[in-house]
Amino acid sequence: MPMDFVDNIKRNDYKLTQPRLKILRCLQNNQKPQTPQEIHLSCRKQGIDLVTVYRTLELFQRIGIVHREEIFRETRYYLDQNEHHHIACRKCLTIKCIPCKMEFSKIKGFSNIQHFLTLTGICKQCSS
Amino acid sequence: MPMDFVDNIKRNDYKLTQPRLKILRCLQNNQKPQTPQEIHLSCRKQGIDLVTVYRTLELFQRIGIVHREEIFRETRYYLDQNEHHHIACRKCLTIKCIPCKMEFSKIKGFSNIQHFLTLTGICKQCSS
DNA sequence: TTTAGTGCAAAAACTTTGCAATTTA
DNA sequence: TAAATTGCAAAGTTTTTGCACTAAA
Repeated sequence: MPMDFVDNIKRNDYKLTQPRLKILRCLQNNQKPQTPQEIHLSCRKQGIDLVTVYRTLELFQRIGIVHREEIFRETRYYLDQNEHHHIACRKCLTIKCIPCKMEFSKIKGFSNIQHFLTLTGICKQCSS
Repeated sequence: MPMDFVDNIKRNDYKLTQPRLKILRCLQNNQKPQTPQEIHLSCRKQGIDLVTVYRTLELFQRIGIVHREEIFRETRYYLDQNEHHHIACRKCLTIKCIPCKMEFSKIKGFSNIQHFLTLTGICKQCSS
């Protein structure tokens, strides 16, 4: 468990609870964006409720631990340790991580810019 | 009503119905991304049902007439005649259009790439 | 006239809220 | 031990589905 995330939670005066740690671990285990349902599926056997998943993801997003992204009409969350984006195949729906090297610091009239990029395409297997 | 959209509908063998034309007009009247509810509000007095709005937006997206974008947890749709993106202020939630000059043709292993970019920031008024 | 599209009602899916019980610091 | 967090139940939203009726080609 990278100290960064745990630190972030404490620094913001939130408690380091078992559900939060377990959900963090689920996100850690799969860097690709997951739906709340998928995350719940991974930790329900540990007694964690779907409502807690929702509340935790909302918190994590608010304090900057996870990013939220809509891919093919589904809301998905992922940890973003090393800044990256995702590209999803429009045929097989596979999602792949790609590094980010983008800069959006110069949009007139706006400061403090954040960007959320979703890419779709056709992957090699599906195009052959 | 630009011929492009009407043509697109016909070319795909869909019927050019009154509801479709009216919803197209709503999108035309406001280039900024709108929620299905907002669109419905603009055309309900013309007897158009929310369900029809949903079905029409789904169709329009499928044949490439509109784009769909999630901004601050709300799903929004917009016509994209001249390619552009949006930046939303995290304080006042105002949305502004900005032209797009991006290229994503060279991601390894994927072809036919489409990109969906959402930007957020703090607008001039809110930062002063 | 035939088939696609619509409105209405209802269902399904997703997300949020309220509150008593539990856990953290 | 006080305050935050959780699970459960229930409510609220959003989106989809079924079907008889209507409108487009």
